[in-house]
Amino acid sequence: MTTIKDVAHHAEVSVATVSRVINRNGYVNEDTRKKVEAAVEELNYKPNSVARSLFKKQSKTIGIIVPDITNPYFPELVRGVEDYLIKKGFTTILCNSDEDPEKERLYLDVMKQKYVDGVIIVSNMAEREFIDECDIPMVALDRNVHQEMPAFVIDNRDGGRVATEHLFDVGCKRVAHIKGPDQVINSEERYEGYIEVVNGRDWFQDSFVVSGNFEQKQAAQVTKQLLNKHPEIDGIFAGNDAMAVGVLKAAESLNLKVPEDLAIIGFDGIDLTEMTSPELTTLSQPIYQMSRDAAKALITLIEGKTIKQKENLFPLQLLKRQSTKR
Amino acid sequence: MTTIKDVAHHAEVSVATVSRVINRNGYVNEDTRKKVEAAVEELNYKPNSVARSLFKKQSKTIGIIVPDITNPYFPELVRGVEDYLIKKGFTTILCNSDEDPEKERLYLDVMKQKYVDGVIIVSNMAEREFIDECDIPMVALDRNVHQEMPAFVIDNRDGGRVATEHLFDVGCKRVAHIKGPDQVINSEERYEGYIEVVNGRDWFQDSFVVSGNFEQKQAAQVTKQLLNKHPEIDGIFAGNDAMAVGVLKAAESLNLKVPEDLAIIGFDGIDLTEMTSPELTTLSQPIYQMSRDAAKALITLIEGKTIKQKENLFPLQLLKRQSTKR
DNA sequence: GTGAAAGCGCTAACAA
DNA sequence: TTGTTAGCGCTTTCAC
Repeated sequence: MTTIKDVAHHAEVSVATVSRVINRNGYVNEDTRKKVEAAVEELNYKPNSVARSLFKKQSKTIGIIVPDITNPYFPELVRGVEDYLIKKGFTTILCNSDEDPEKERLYLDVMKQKYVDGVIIVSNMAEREFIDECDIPMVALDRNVHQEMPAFVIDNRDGGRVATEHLFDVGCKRVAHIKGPDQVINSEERYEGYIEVVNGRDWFQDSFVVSGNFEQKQAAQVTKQLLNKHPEIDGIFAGNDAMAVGVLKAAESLNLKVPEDLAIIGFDGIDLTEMTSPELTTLSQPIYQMSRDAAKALITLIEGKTIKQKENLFPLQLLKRQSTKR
Repeated sequence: MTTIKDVAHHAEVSVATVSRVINRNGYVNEDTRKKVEAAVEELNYKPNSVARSLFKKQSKTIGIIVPDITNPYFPELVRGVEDYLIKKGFTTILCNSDEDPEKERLYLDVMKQKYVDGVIIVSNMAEREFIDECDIPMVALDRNVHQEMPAFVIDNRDGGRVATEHLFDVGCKRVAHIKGPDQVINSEERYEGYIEVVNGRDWFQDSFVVSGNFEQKQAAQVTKQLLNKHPEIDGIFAGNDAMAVGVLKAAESLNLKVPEDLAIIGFDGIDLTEMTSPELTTLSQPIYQMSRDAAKALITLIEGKTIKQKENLFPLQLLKRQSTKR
């Protein structure tokens, strides 16, 4: 590895001068600049960013903590962040938390030690106190972490409402809900949106809601039980797309026609929803944009500016497809 | 941020002693060790890994370069790597190359500057010369990069053969192939496996092979054309699972029954294949294991040992599902 | 305009 | 067993 010293020798100047030209700051004579640039070129010199980090106390690296990159909702999120940041000269460290506060803590510690410049976090468990003590620029994505942290999210509750209403709009009479995991705030909010719509209807009872854990398989299982108990159900709002697929599978195995016998709507708008048949109606999030904006905000924070707009709500789009066409 | 100096003051010893206890090397008296540990505890001291990196010339960070994390094949790969490495104290930088050698180069440069300890790369474009000059421990995953680099892969050619044969086994008479992108070596090899089986059969001609670019939509399109041209086709081997879904969609829109009129087999074994209906037969790769082993090998390399076994072949598993059940 | 030198936080000789 | 110190590669005062 060639160092700044090598370049200095080669160009017959001091390291200070070399530093000045590569950072384009401070005065440097045109001629010496050219000499230095030539040396840089010739030796194929690349400044060592570790040394730089040590001095500057920043690393041009950010961390992103997601529950699980294997969950199809997250890759696009991560990609949006990475794409934006690489252009700005930042590199992205990926962390899978499995929704485990312990792991989040661990990762955050590691990142701090590495002088990570900022982190983007998808979490709703993170303890306020710990986050604060981290003292690192941070933005929340997909879920609010706490009031003061800029967040890039959609209105889950509204989404839940819209999804449920859509099912009634296409003629459903009895609409059930497969809820996501209880500890994820988003599931809770989507559920509340559903409740807002169905509450007070004479047929509604708690047993129209079952929990599916955001996974296809379990959703299929609980859906079967649900439909056995309440054969009158003719519409299901699944808390996310993966579960919507599970519902579809369940319908199939019970010989129910979708959408004729059972209409289905998912949530998130991942690609998967176009892969099934019938294709799934879903509420689509502008995932790429959200993550891009989150990354942008993080940079702002890193630059020492502040972000007044704490909660940034993005619009959901109702993608009407075959699973609710009737 | 508290530094080693602070701890030293607090414990009334020298920084060298502190360094010794936190690194558990060199002699240190039991009592002073306790004093130091108490100070560390009290000040909540975490060693600054940037300073450490600068001295040690290694960063406890590795990079992983994949074409696109958004492609459902890669998240699991990345997860396997990340899971293993975090346990070993390494942190993972994610890079999306979009199969672009220019980007690969850029990322590799950045990583070198950051003293990344090693990289795992999914690529077949990387220029040998450039890789060599990188002088960084590297292993290849999913595709061979060059002879000397340890690679963790499956036998694509064999897979192509097995997939094609399976279609004939279930009674297909005319089997076509939707090939992946030409520049990806894996597509090429899977194609060769297919050719091995069909070559020489009287009905076979080049027009039984079309290119689908690993994407669902395009695969659906070319499949329609293919089936219009050759309505006699009763089995299709798709170069990956996403394209198999596309084929399924195409079959549907042409009112062909799967598997009765058209049997379909995919490749890779991503979760997606269980989401469709009928569920897709596919050749499943042990993705998680492969990536884990690749990570393990990278660590070995980083530790300065060498890996004799250059090409590490993993077994494919034929998952027989509804799309070929007849 | 340019260079000498201090220092970022840590490790590892080398002395004591 | 412990401390002193040089140095990892870079940036930035502060003199000249």
